[in-house]
Amino acid sequence: MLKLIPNNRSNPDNFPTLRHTALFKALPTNIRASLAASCTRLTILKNETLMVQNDPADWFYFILSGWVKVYRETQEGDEAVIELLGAGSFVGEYAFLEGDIHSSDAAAAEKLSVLRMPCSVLKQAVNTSHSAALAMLQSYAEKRQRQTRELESLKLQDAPQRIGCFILRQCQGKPSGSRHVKLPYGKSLIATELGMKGETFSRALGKLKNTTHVGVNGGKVHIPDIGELAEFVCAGCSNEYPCKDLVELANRRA
Amino acid sequence: MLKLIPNNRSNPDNFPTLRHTALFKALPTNIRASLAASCTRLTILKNETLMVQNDPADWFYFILSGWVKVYRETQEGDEAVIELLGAGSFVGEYAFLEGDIHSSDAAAAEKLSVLRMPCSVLKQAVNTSHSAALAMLQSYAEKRQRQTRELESLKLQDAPQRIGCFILRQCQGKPSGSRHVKLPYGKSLIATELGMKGETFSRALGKLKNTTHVGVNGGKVHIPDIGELAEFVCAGCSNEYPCKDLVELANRRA
DNA sequence: CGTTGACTTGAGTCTATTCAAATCCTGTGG
DNA sequence: CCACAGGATTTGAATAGACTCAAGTCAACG
Repeated sequence: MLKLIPNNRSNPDNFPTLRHTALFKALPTNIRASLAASCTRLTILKNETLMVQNDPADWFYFILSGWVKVYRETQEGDEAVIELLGAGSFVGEYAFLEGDIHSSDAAAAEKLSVLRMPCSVLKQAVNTSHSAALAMLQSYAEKRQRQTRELESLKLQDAPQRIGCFILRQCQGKPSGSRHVKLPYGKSLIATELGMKGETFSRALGKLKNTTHVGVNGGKVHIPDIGELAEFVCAGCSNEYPCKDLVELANRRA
Repeated sequence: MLKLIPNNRSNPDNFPTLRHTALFKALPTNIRASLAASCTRLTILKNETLMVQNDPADWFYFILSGWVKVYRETQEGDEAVIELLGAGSFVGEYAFLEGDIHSSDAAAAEKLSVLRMPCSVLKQAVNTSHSAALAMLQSYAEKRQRQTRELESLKLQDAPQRIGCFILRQCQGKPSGSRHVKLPYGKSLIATELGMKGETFSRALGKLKNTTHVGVNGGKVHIPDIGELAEFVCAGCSNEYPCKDLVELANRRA
């Protein structure tokens, strides 16, 4: 169920990406010590499973590198991707609040490096430390907003708009007003994340290229006019997402 | 923006449904006093607005009776229902964790009776009281699970299955193994909640009736064989939802 | 090279949507 | 108690969007 390559007992303090996490910063020192004693760095191969829906939740993970696919599967093998988590994210950190059971499956979308930590420690942290609870709350809040956006997106946007929206989101936090972004992972994975089949993705992307002046070459995306793309995308979107800000920002920087 | 009929300063302690809420029970006494001083009972007419997306969040609400539609709207007027909340639920209680801004619109789906309370008090409660923060966490956890289920549902189930799933959920908490449930609100509202158009709902319900022996008469639904319905529904579902339990329970009671 | 996996394209099908018209219901006034 | 207006729901026909299955292309890799 979980093949681990090296098995190094690791001190979380040695990993800046973890140390700078809001959740980690909120942990009291005794908990940090617990973590240091029980934290293991793992390498997980592509398609290996991190957690299984409805299994008792013993561990949660911090992603050092790679992408984790959180998903659910029907008896018939259809799968719905719930989210894709990358470096700097936690996986399974909510289980201790949800009946000590994992509420979804999770697997490595590619080779991963993670830190594995016991749920029990986190549970204890949140139960005993107010600041830890607050950090957890903040994390939930962000998660909820993302999920709400995705719900809206599924209900209101068609395939080309959802793809455009995905591309716009990739532009966030880009250093310059650069209109070049790289797709973070494979197209068929993006497709399931956006709730469509690979073929539909391919065709919808074609439509997007024709309609806006977005250019796609393999994984490289060129957006000559962000405003145009945003206009196309946001026709099917409440303005909740910082698209406006994003466009303004990008234009100012350009 | 908010038409209120009577405007009674109210003590939350007078409302058992609120008093028995996990969140309320977790509040320290000084906060309860604050609430008592700032809590107003309101009657809100159908279609009146409770909150507007991106507006500063001053108030949150506790629903005493009626249904609240939480939704988002595109510029073009398309709307996506995010959730429908009934008696015993809070509305807008997360805003203080999400930038003091409402992340969705909310309106009365029918005549409402609510208690209106200031967000600031809740914010203070959670920031100062560990137990309040934990209660809030628990509420977030449940919300997240519901949203995750809905996401899965939209991605994996077709219209008749989503309707069947909705009906199954209505069976929860039913006293006996009774196979009679009433739809909680109008069909077109259920339709948008499930992410489809009213016409589609009507047709899909017809298909459900043909496929599964479920009978529908106005708002009254009769389910002669819950197991059959569950089988039909859960073909497009991970088994996360307590459908199995539900079916077993219903059969044991029958 | 040949193979594998990822992506694209084509043809046909199915599902959900739109727009319009017909019905059914419900609360109201007579 | 009945007729009626207005809203909610159903139905029909035509269309659009997404899906399936199959075949073809492309590129990375051994």
